[in-house]
Amino acid sequence: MEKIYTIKDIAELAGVSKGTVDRVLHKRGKVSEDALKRVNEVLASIDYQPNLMARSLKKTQIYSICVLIPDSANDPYWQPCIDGINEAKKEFKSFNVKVEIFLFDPTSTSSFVETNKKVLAASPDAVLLVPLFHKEAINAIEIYNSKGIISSIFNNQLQSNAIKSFVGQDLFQSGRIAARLLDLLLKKGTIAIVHIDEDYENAIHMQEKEKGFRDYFDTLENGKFEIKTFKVKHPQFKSTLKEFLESNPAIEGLFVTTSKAYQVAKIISKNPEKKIALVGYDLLENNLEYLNNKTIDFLIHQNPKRQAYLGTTSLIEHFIFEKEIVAEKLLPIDIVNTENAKDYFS
Amino acid sequence: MEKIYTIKDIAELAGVSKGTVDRVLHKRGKVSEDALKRVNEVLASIDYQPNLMARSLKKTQIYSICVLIPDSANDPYWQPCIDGINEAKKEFKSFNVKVEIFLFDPTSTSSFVETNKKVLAASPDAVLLVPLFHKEAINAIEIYNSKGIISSIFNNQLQSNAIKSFVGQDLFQSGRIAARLLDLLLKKGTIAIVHIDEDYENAIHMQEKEKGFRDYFDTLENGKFEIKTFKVKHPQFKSTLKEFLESNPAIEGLFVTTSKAYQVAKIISKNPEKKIALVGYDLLENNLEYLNNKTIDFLIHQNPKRQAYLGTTSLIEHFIFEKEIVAEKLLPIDIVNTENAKDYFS
DNA sequence: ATTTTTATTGTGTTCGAGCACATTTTAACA
DNA sequence: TGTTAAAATGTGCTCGAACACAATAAAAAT
Repeated sequence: MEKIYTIKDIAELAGVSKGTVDRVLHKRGKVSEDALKRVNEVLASIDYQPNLMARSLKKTQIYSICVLIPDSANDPYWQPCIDGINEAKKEFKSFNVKVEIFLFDPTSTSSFVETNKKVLAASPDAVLLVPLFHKEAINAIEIYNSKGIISSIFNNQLQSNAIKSFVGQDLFQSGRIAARLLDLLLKKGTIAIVHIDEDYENAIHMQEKEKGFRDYFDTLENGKFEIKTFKVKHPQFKSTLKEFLESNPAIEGLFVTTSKAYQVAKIISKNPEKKIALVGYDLLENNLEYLNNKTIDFLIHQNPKRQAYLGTTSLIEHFIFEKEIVAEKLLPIDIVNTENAKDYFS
Repeated sequence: MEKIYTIKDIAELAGVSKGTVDRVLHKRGKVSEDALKRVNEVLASIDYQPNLMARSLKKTQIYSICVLIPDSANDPYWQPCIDGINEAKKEFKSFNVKVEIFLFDPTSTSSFVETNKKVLAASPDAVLLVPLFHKEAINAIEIYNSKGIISSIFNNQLQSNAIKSFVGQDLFQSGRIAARLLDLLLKKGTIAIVHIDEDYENAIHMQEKEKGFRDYFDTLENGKFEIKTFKVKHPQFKSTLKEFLESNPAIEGLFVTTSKAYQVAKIISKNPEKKIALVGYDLLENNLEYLNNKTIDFLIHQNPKRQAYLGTTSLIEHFIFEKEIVAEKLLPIDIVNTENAKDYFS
């Protein structure tokens, strides 16, 4: 075990006082050339690691982080995020950080805007948010940036150089994973990509997933598969999907790009003599039900809990430990079947 | 933000000195009933969280943890463990912990015993080990226990109440996952469980995987599958497996219970006109090669890196933060195909 | 040469918990 | 009641970094 040096040690080695060492370390000036040189020589010859305990004990400043996420009352997908954030809070509760959660209605742009106003009024040191609404999110982030507030995002990617960090998944790759699964399940046939319930033009994630999915089959180049796309919004959902399936009897596999696979499962499970392969997203209770009765073959886990956890801890550790914030953290894309589903709830 | 109380605050609230509060908190006795009651009342009315910075700053004791793992020169499976341990070391480098890695030869019982002796001579506060050799591991752990050294294990389960913690996977469930994958791939047919290269009687993990695998098909109760078992040790491996496959032409799927699926892949890839479904374990380079050329359909990831990381951090955090060590931590069992394999290297 | 200004360097206190030691209070005994 | 022992309580220092402030040295101005 190599020796752990303190400021006092360095001071003695350099023949100066600890005050001078401190000034050198923090580049506060007021140090003679001679002393500067001597201290730097010592610093170069040893590996000085400041004692973070002592530092954070002395610093009484409390850092404030605000997290903006959709209210899980509107969509159960978001509940795990709260758990992840609370886990991060718990882990760092004895440090000088305050993490506050702000919920907004994911179906309402104005709710998102209003919540951002509230956050701004709290004037935090950093904001972590789910940028569901593209234009409004960019706008909010630029305001934060102008006030010196750090912005990180998760779940949805967004291009803006005012953003410090993104935590999420590679959605293109995620589409390829679904494609590979259906390739293995079916070997050949017709497959439909099903986009449910969200504004397709605004939802880049669905587009990316589709691109990845098609990319897999394009590079396969064996012509054994035919890929179709089907878009639908909720109200007319049931009847239109039925129609679509009836008019395309060749379809043997479905890839649902949102967390609404259970709605598709509900329909196709009514016709059990014709098993259609089904791959979807997210471990919602509804989805798990159909996974367990084998109507859904695979679910892809986007790990919202871990996304939120990592987004939060990377900000906390930036303030507490002066860790650098990584610009992009892509999480593994977990493949879930009946047997390993429960593993992902811990 | 609720107030953060210090010992001084509590002392003032209870009308005693901080020394008395300290004695109450640490149950050191020498406190009058009256004072004890007053302090406890204050403690009950507030949520006191000791400042861990201050605590660990004061405590100059350096805790020592030794980790015993197989040398990756003998088996590349173990390399990620070193990475995981080093990650833990890095994360906690500014705390008062010393983590030392001891390697042993996984093919040699005496190497394991000798390494344990070395560890014992280092008289650490805790030991984390991979209990490859059942009897010898139990023996070593009991000696550690008698000296007040905490023992945790990972990768292999072991029954002993001298063990504080196990990090690993549910191997039975892991077998079920493989079964479910082959069920989806094949729908029906004959499948063989292949045990390669290890002493079957001693290797509980292979037995557990087989049990889980068979359990899945037993509860399926549709009689669409026939399950066979094939055991082989390395030297005669190639010829005997060929023979086995030739004499069982009905076999359409293979489940390899160790990390040696690439050896099977090598053989069956020579007969490309008959695709045999293949599921194995672990993201070794050799395996990934055959996963990418689609000879292997799925690999199950045992996440050795994370096992080692969590085993190490749980001990570190026990000493630093007085966190309780959870007796059993089961990691998710990750399903890996061509498309998400690289995700699991971060 | 002496005072003033400025640059440089050193000292001492703080953060909160932990623990050794000093001091005070209470109990026990002669 | 006085003396001693035992129990209870309080005080003060330490850990390492940060920073305010005091002290010293060097340079500039008178």
